Amino acid sequence: MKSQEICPRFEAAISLLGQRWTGLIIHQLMDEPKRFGQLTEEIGISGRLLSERLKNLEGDGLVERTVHPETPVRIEYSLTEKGASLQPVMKEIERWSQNWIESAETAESTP
Amino acid sequence: MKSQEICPRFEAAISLLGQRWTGLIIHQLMDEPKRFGQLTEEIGISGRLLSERLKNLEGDGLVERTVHPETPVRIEYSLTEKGASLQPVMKEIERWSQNWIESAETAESTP
DNA sequence: TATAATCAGTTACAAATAGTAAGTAGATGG
DNA sequence: CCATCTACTTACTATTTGTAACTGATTATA
Repeated sequence: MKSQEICPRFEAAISLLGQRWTGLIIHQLMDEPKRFGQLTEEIGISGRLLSERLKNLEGDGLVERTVHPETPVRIEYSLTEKGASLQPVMKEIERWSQNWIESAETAESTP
Repeated sequence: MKSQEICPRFEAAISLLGQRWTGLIIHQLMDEPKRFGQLTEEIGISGRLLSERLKNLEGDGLVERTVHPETPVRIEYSLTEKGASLQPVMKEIERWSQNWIESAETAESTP
């Protein structure tokens, strides 16, 4: 009668991806490095949260921050190997969403 | 200079999976139907939130609720076809976590 | 020399969501 | 009548998110 335990690695992965914005940030960095302002615009996240998430992702070794000392300063965020290796996960989510999410489900404001 | 827009279907999928507990609940229902109490124990989620999440997942058509009028009543939650079709996503997350999450990262309380 | 603009954040505070613990309802069993 | 079981609710607190204004370094414009 023992309860089926969840693999701690899987749990750790889910607690990464199961946090708001994190999946989208990784997805947007999948193809090319991006800048802070670019990410806020594309994702629609506030600076406060993007900053927080990027710090966490850096801490987890998924994202790398590169400073280009031009004028004005240009800072690029890119995926590390660990981050890039999430591509198959992203691709499967994409595939699933194409097959199972209806366009109606994506609508939000039609007053 | 147009900003790369995110596919609304993908966004919808991420907003499902990118919510706390949702991924774990789906994962735990992948192999077999489960009861409310079983899920709370296995996942470590409170009754309040499990109840809320299950309702949302039912509303999204991912989970089905079946009442067995025995005594005491037995209620089982199972994945619909839509929910079950997330298996490849779950498998990829599992694979990634096996390759990239270190056992140290899963530790939490070592005072 | 002011004034404004750009980028990458930070800060302060209100609103929404999550967590905790106790309570409810319906059906038995003693 | 009281206790037990399962599947939830409710009331309340704590944490997380969202919003909007602000900082600081550097340079362009009036």
